[in-house]
Amino acid sequence: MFAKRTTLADVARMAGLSPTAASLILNGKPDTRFSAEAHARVHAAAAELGYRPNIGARALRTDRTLSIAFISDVVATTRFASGLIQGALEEAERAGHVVLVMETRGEPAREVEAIEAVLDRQVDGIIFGTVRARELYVPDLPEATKVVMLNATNPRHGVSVLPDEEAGGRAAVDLLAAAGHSEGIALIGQNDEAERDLFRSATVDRRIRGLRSELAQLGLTLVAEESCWDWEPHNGYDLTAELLDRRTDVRALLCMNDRLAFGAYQACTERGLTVGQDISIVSFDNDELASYLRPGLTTIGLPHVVMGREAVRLLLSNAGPGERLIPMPVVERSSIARVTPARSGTADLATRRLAELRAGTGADAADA
Amino acid sequence: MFAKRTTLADVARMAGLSPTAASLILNGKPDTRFSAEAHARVHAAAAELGYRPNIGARALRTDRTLSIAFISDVVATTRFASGLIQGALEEAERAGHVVLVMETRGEPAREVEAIEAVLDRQVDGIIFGTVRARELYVPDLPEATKVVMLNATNPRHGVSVLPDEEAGGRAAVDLLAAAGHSEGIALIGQNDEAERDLFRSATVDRRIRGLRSELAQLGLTLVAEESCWDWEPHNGYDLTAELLDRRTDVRALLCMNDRLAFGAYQACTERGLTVGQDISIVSFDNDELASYLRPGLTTIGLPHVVMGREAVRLLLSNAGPGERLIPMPVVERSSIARVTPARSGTADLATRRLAELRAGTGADAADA
DNA sequence: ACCACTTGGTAAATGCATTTACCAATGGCT
DNA sequence: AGCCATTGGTAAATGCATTTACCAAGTGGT
Repeated sequence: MFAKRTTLADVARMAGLSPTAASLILNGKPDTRFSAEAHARVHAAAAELGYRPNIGARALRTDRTLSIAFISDVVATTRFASGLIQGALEEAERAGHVVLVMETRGEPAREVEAIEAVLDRQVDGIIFGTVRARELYVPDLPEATKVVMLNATNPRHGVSVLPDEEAGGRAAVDLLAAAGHSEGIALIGQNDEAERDLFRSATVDRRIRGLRSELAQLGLTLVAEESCWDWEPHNGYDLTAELLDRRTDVRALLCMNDRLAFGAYQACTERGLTVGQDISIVSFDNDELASYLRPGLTTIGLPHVVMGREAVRLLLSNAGPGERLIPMPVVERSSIARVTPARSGTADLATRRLAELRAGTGADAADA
Repeated sequence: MFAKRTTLADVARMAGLSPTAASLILNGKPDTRFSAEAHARVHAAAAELGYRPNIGARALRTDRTLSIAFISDVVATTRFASGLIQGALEEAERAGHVVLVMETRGEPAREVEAIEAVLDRQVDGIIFGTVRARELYVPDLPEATKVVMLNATNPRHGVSVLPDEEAGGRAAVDLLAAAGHSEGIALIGQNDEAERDLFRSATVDRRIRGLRSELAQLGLTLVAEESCWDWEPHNGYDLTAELLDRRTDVRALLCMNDRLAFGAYQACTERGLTVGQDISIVSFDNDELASYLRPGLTTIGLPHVVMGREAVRLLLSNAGPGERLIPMPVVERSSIARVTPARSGTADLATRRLAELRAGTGADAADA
């Protein structure tokens, strides 16, 4: 279409002014006294020629590229990573920034390479993301580099964005208790005894803490805790099948994630139990899966998109260090049965606490 | 850690040579007669100082940024988009390039903005991707811009990468026929009569063409074709439930995607039919879902990752125009029942044709 | 002794936008 | 008339790497 990009010099020439004038005017610098005439001529010329500044050239002087890097261990495996990226993309767009995405597959060598590659391109900041929230190793960086940890923490880089798992854990329990469950609640995927020295992830620890403390607050106990390392559907199936065959008093399942819940559904169905009627299930993540199940799975969602947005916002606003906890939306579908409570006081209390959690955090609107 | 990046001038100074010498030597220019001494000193200095060229500055003269853009309608909704991105990232990494990811949400205005944003940053090329393969509108571009269409086509930009849906459609039919099915095969999700004037997507059309032509080749016919616009689990459930209640001779379901198949599983199970025994199901996509189901779903996979890789390879190799068809892997799990064939000749033929498809394309290894 | 190469380099221009330092002309004031 | 401020600009330096044009010293041949 057109042979070469127009440069600032072209605009200046057409406007009959110096490049200095053109630059100053187009960038709207204050305290620079050019005539209204000059302003008009420069803007007209720029529009006429379709002038767009060469960002690389500009960066040479300003050290700002309007580009940020998103370095993640994994981008495609789960919808979680994509959600983080999507949120980051949205917010970056709003701020006129562009996002350079890198995948490290968790390999430290690859991480070093990724960092160098983006530093070579003078990015304005780096977001380090992980799928399994954890303390992430980050190599030395020039100290001026702005960094935000997304779903991760790092002692040297204090700004991090995490889901509010503690509140999420509480909400899951409240959901069950508010529906009248006070007995026969089992945990699928975790057992403190068995996993004493096992580090899963920083956020899962908080999820469990919230969950247990809420059980304690409400005076409830678990009838079983089934532990497994991987949280895949077949694990959920095996654990649930075994549990249901072993005892008959199970009325509600707290699953550590939706994939486990998916397996649990299958085990229940096979045993003639209808989820949402004969047995309740609540879990975490709000995977795509959760909406496919019948009845729909009630779950505490991971607010990926909001987290991604928030990370970019923090990065570009030079926020001070600290953890930003993003509320987890409670997504109610139909997997929780309403039962007549053994102790209705508990159910009422749970209902109140749940309402507080939701109001306090605006959790429902959080991941639109 | 360190105050400022080292520049080429720093390296030159430390080596006691001119920046010219340093540049020429570090870039390994041929026919430039510097002493072995000089080479050694420059390399030593560069290593000592940890010199890395400023890519933006370099681009000013070379017009190459070692960056490419990936502009897609959607990035997070499906694993499909993430797979494309992952493949692109992998191949770009190998080539020392970095990927700038943009999402347009299918809005033309946003697409124009995205293109301008990446052009402002002098990318070496652009990949336009879509989730629903279709002819994609692309605004005018400077004619030197290199473009590859990924899962999309465009009359002005001839290079495109698509899944080989025609072969995929054939394979699905062969799979069923080879297992002995020759009667009672139903199609879930599509009906030519009902959808005569409906454009779904370029690739789905090919999928159906392959499927029908293979049925014809083998002398098979369908007992039913159930149409619906969305291919979500609940559609699969409704269609299958209604079909099974209507007729009792259905033995195999060809589902247009895995989500439909997921719904179909539920309908079958509810009716006491065990998938992989009483009824066979085969579908398309190889969603995460497919491996979660019990029994595992046999499906013709979408080779996202390979497609993403291929797109970058084509972009960077200045390939001539044309469609690159990427083989779809046939992923055999356990949803197809082996039945004694009514006509064993047909089953043998299907087996041979399937083997040819797989051998000819290397489809199995295609999406590792 | 002189010319023609070869060897081993360097100075300076270039790409593009930003920014600092400076300048000419005009008007106002005393 | 002389001086200062203001108005409305511009020239040139800058950031960094690449690249073209050029040069000085040495070598070999005659």
